[in-house]
Amino acid sequence: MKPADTKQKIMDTAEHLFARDGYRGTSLRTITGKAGVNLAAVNYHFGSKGVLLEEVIKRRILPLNKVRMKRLEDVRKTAKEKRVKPNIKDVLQAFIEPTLLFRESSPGAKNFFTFIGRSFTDPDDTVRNVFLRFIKPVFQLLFKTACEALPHHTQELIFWRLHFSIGALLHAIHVCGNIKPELAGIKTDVNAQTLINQIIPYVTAGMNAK
Amino acid sequence: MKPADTKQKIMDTAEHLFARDGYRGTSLRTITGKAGVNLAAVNYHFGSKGVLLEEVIKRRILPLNKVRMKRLEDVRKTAKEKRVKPNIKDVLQAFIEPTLLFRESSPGAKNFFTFIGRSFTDPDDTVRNVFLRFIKPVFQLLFKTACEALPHHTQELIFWRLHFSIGALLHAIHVCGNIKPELAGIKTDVNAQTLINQIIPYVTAGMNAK
DNA sequence: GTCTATAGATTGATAGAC
DNA sequence: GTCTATCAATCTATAGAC
Repeated sequence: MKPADTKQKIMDTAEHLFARDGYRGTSLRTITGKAGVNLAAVNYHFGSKGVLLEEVIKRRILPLNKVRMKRLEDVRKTAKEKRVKPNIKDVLQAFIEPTLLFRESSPGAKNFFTFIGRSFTDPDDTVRNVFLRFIKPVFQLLFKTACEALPHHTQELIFWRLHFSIGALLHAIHVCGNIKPELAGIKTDVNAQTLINQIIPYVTAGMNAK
Repeated sequence: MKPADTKQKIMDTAEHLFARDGYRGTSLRTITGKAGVNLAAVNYHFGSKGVLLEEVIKRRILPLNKVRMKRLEDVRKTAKEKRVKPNIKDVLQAFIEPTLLFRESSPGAKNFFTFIGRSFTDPDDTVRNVFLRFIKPVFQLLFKTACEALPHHTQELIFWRLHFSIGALLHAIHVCGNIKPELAGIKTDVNAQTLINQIIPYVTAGMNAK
């Protein structure tokens, strides 16, 4: 096995186990055992468990953020050219659509999104802070663009409604990855486009309410 | 210290620490140390850490569920008497209002709700299963009543939109208990009634969309 | 780069004196 | 019921042979 393979194998396995059992709930022994590499390999390649976490997150979040930022900038640019305010549905879609499509792009990405579904409420400061650091610039642009789209709403109202929308999205990602049909007695295995079609009208109506 | 006091002190402290550090992130040593009781007291009074968790959850969730079930039944009863279908806003309010008011009823209840905010995505099966077991009957009645209120929507659509609404509520509870103004640059310390006033129009519009 | 071996700390749970 | 003491199992991280 080449060195590069070992590093990738560790990251892929860690991503899967962090999603399934949480960051604290996953030991380096479980990761290296499942990846088929030596226990000491993690500290050799990454230095510590915390750096491994950061690398696992950065690998997925940086390309995703690039797409989301571009989509949001495009919405602003198009509106500016047409001399109209951005449409709130387009704003929400620019954030939500790439997020859910990215999730479907590979099995590893799906694991990563299960992990994201937990990240905001993870009891471990390290986990929350890494995710917050990366989501911050995207949220700020989303907030700014939403304010431009809804100038008749107060900033506080928009702030709360964006958080409601993000909560709906996070919970949907979680329910999606852990289908529990017994909760309502309905089976709902679902692909990204179906979920997009379900959530966009919901959050658009919520943002526009009153 | 009376025996009853010891048991209560352990539960109160465990509730606080489970909310702050998660179930797995909290050791029996930390609980007993902070509670000022002996390490062996947990296993004497509860038998195991898992039973302590169950008791901490039951103490709050049983009375809360009683109120939510009654409110939902009242909405159905009133609608039946008037020979009209239930109003979806009343349905959502019957679920959300007691939840958020209960949170404000005591400092311990507030800790408990921070814990609830994490519960759905807790990596520990024990934690998720205990919460799921108790939320299940309430969700089923909520789902049934929402279907009566929105007969023109498919059950699958209502299922998803209820989950979006629960996601919005859970995320709001979390943001509420962990104000992070730096995320959007806005300070929003908020009481239960303000949050109720913010979330009810949002989820009502979302459920009604299209 | 990979391996074994282990240090050093922490965990849930229990035995037995008082 | 409360205490001390401890077991057996876990954990992250590292030292040093190959």
